[in-house]
Amino acid sequence: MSKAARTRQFIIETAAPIFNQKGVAGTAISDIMEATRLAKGGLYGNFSSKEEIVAEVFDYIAEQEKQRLKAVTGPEPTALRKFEALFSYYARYPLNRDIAGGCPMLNFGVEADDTNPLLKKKVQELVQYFQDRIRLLVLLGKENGEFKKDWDEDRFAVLMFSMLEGAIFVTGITNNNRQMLVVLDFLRKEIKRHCK
Amino acid sequence: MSKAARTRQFIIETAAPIFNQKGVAGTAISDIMEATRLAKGGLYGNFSSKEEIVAEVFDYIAEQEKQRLKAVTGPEPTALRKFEALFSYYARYPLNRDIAGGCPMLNFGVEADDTNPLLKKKVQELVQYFQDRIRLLVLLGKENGEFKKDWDEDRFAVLMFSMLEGAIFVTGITNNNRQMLVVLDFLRKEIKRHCK
DNA sequence: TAAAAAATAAACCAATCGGTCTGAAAGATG
DNA sequence: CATCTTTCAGACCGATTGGTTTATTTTTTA
Repeated sequence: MSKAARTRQFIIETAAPIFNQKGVAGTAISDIMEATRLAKGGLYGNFSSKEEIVAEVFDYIAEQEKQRLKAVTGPEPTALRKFEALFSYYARYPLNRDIAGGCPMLNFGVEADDTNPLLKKKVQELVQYFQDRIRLLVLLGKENGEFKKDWDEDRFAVLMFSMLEGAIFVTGITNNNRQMLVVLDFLRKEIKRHCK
Repeated sequence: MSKAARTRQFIIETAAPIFNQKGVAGTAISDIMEATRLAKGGLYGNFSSKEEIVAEVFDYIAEQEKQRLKAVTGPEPTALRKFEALFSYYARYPLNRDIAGGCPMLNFGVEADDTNPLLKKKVQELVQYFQDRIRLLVLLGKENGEFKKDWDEDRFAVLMFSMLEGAIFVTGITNNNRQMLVVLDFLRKEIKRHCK
């Protein structure tokens, strides 16, 4: 890996929490300069524009999110255990996050909604990825006999995702996770209703 | 009402959809000047800072939201009918909104989360107001015999609010309301489970 | 209707913005 | 280690930013 490639990655990783907390419009190039201790030449020598930094930062964050999801659910032997691992993870959200600033789908998605079509599409793809993971967990459980065969995995994925994002939003606004715990409890019961 | 008061209100109402769509950091004073066709003197003669405009705009939006909620549920004779009116409203979200840009709680809340404590508090209060309205609907239905006495109105308010915000988020990102309809259907069923 | 008061336009300010370009410093090569 | 190449620093650019002040216009008052 060349020096430039290492610097490029360092910039992306350093900028990620800043963009996630302050937003794209609220983060200036000078903020990145400060955090990285690089001058403009260093930033623009690696990226052609602020917009390119944002896109690369989001890709990096998205990959982190995916790896995190895998790490949380992967080792568990059953679908039910995987769900439970996921709920344990969300019970401590956002304190246990790798990248500060809460949920990047919410942060980047809400900001990009009316202003940045490219970024909006990236967020959409990450949302889709998450919903697919939920759906696959239900399918896994149906296949190995944990869940009833008539459980609608599409609907559950939509519901669970909506509930979690809504609860993440309220958690951020209120600075406490009480409502997240209510939502997680409800999800546990909902899953139980579909267990054999 | 004085000329200045009329201008002040005009500025607030004109700026509301702009801030709701582009965000606070993404909206410049020059954007407001353009939309209102006023010069800076007109803006700063009425407000001491951009921040004051934002706060007043959010207060205005919050009041609109409250009035809308009242208008949607008010005329209905039963709690069940009130819920159904609300669901019909959300089924067409955000096409039927008075102020463009989607849900202001999401938009302003996500942006203010790490950056603007005063605005964050205002969002929190609006969230609280909405959850209280949901809670009161459940209570109303329990009082007049529509719903079972053991239905936990606190939990339902949390769940319903989270689901709606999550679904609003996904609706915005995907530009379609399919998932909102799934969520609404689920909420209808959930309410039915608690009907006498 | 004229004069006073209020409201807004426009000029001004310093700072910051994203981006460009030249040159110095650092890294890579043999 | 000297030389060449790459990488980044820092000066520069025009535009824009939020805010201030003076000038002009509009509204209000009697």
